[in-house]
Amino acid sequence: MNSEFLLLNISRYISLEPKEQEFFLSMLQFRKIRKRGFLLQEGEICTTSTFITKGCLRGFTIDTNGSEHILSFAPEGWWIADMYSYITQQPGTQSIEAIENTEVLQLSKTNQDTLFETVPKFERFFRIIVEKSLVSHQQRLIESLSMPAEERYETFLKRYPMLVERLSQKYIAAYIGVTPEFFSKMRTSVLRRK
Amino acid sequence: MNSEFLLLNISRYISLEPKEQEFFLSMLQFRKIRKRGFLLQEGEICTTSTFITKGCLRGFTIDTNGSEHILSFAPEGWWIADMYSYITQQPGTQSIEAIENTEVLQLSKTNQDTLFETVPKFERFFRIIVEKSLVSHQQRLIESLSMPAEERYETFLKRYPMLVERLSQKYIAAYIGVTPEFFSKMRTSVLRRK
DNA sequence: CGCGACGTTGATTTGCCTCAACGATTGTGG
DNA sequence: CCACAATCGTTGAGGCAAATCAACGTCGCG
Repeated sequence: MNSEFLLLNISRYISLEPKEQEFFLSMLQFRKIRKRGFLLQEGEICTTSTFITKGCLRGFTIDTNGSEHILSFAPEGWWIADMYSYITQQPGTQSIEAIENTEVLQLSKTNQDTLFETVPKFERFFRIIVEKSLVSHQQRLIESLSMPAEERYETFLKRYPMLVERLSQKYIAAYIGVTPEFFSKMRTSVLRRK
Repeated sequence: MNSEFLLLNISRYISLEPKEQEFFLSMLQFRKIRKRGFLLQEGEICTTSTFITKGCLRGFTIDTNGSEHILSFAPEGWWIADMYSYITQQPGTQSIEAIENTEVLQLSKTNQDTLFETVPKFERFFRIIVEKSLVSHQQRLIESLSMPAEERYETFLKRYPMLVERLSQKYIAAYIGVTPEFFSKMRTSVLRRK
């Protein structure tokens, strides 16, 4: 069941009484998004945090030239939101789109706030989640500043081997920060070498 | 006084009883670092979170070519740590160095853990701090993927106008992700245009 | 005073982008 | 179920932003 998966996930960081679990689940909303469906569009206010139980989403922005840059992939077991918009409740720059048929559980910002008041343990849970996310973004920033594209690609392959098979090349290119054309050339030259 | 500055800072996010304040302060250690002194060296385990009361630090890594990349500047009122190393308690890749004579208050990881148990409100405080840091790192990642160096420089100028005057050019170059030589050329061409 | 860090400038190289053309695959409406 | 369009990946030619390497002036500091 979907909520079981989420509870299992949470239990790695905090332990909940049955009543707390129940209360938590009552704050969530289940939702399906079909491939190419949007969960959030640039310019909207991000009012929910989303936990993925099935499928995969991507969070991305579009720059002034019209190119897309992917901030995160979110497969099963991950959370996603436009953090800037979510915490400030201002219109954001990210869009979130399904790249497969996807099922999610959503926690609205207002429900999160009451959750924090009612079951303060959740402050810890989300602190830990955000810490991990911060570390991975710092890592990626360093890599984008210090590594050539080919190394960033290899790092990506090692870090998310199970994800790679599910992603089209243009998405990987938009994640590591190169054009699809260059990515294609890079890939063939890596393959030829082996 | 140093701790007053920190308490004022904290009061923007959570409110503390006098006893809680006192307890919190008892967990901190005051420390001075002189210019060019290191608070953390690459390969060490980062055991403390550091709040700056005076001066300025920088957190940076050195890549395989020997070039430095600055992850963050930390002037008065900011926190700094090698988050990866701090939360995993594994050796990290960051170094933290004073770029001015600096005074700080340090909270050790173990003290932070007891603080979380004793005054759970601090979970919230640090969650909020980490959230803000995450947002700014996401922002920077997008910028490094989508903007040319000159735009990144202008964004930096607008975002941290008061910091710029205190930093040597090579540090700004290492932050926005270009070589000092290119930064110099870029800067003169920007100036000439005005 | 003299040395080492810093910033500047120029010549050359290179990693990656842009644009354009072309199959192959996917999807969609008739 | 087919036909056509749209999307995707590939390849090539040419261009540009930024790196590299080297030389030089300046300044702060031991």
